[in-house]
Amino acid sequence: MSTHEPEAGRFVYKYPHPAVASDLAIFGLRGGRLMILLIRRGGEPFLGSWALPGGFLNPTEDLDACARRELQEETGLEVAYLKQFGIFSAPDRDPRERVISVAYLALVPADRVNPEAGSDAADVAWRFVDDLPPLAFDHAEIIREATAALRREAEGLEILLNLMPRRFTLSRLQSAYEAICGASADKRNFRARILASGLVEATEEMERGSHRPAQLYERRPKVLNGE
Amino acid sequence: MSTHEPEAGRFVYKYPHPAVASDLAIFGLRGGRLMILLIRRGGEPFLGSWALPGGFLNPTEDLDACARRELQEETGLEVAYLKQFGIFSAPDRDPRERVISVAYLALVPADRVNPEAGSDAADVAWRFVDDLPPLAFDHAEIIREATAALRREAEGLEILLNLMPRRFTLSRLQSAYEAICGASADKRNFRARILASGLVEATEEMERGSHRPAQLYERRPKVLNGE
DNA sequence: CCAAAAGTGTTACTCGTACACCCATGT
DNA sequence: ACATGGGTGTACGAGTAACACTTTTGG
Repeated sequence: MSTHEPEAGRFVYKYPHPAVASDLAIFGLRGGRLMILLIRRGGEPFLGSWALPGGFLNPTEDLDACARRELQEETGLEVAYLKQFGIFSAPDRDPRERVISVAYLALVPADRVNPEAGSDAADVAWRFVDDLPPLAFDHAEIIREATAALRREAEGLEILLNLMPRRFTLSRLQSAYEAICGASADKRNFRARILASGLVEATEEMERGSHRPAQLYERRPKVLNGE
Repeated sequence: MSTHEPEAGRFVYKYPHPAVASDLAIFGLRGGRLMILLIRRGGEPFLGSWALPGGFLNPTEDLDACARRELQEETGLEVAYLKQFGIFSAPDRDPRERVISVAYLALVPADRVNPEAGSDAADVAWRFVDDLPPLAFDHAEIIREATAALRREAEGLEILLNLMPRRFTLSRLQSAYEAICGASADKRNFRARILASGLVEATEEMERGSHRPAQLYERRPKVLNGE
């Protein structure tokens, strides 16, 4: 449950201190639907329940580092985006002791959506965001807020690129937008908007299937000034 | 420095726990300039330095409650707006022990800008945001981020109402906008925009001075649906 | 030839912005 | 009378939203 040196030191304080942890809402896409990565808890409380990956803050790292480390340890995923979006501090949200949770939003590109890699946890699985199992602690609430934060950001389009594989069609991008925002968008307007934004550029490659081939695009590297 | 029961209990944990505190960036307006409330520290470290008001989280309250309580204890102010905007968690930001700071943005209406009321701290004072003294800890950084957050929100106008007295002229409101966003706005456009927003309504009252009397407006009570 | 998804332009409307003069009061 | 801020309307451009048909491939 924690990665501190396990030789059970005793840490004494004059006033009560909460434990501080980061929890990760890691989103990805599969089949055009929004998914979130859950782990099955291997210890009490909530043994066997699904929960967000996360863990306690180490003494030498800040919260961003903690989130990155937990991400690595529990899922082995490389994420394209990681940002703190909320804090959950109800005094009794963890029955063991007081735990303040700093919640992070993470996005995984669709071509590296295979978690098992470096997995610490007993069990890791992608679940549809709109069909979740019962969750440990207040993690259902955290996911609601994470989804809302993601939706808010998706309006700006840029964040969606973090859910795309290296090369992608504009249809895939639009489908990501629709999966996240709920609403369906007009194809022509969407394409015009994303092209006008300068965030992507066309490659020479085409994607083929049993339909007309589609232009593949990729994220344009960030430019700092001009052009 | 802390408001916990002072009978020095000993709190023992298996792993190191940080202290958790909330710090408050409390903004107000005076003479059309943006000010922030600072306290002078009455203890080590940084004895005598200016700092943001704030204090440690109690075991039975969540972070919002902690921020509200510290606000009351240290300044006695009633605020019209209080919202968490960031977390500061560098491992060495406090020389005594590790402290995670959850930072809040607070706004005080221009007619209750008198802090001394219920003051806990040795000294409390409003300072211009663009002319600050040296500050304790990483509070200069916290203020930079608070100001940026405030500016971002001020674009939407609504938050500005929290800096206004109960009744105010549109010129005052515009001047607040300009103080926060730096840019100067066109009077006609600003008025059209704020009126179109439906956030305010005209009262029967006028403000008088050595110039043409100005219509006083007040915040329109929130309506939930429709007209 | 059918199914499936790709691709493409124009028009109407809304919103933001630029811009300059007269008005009512206090001194 | 003059100084001080209050108050007002319009025209242009940019960006957003609505709208339907043709194209290319695989099976």
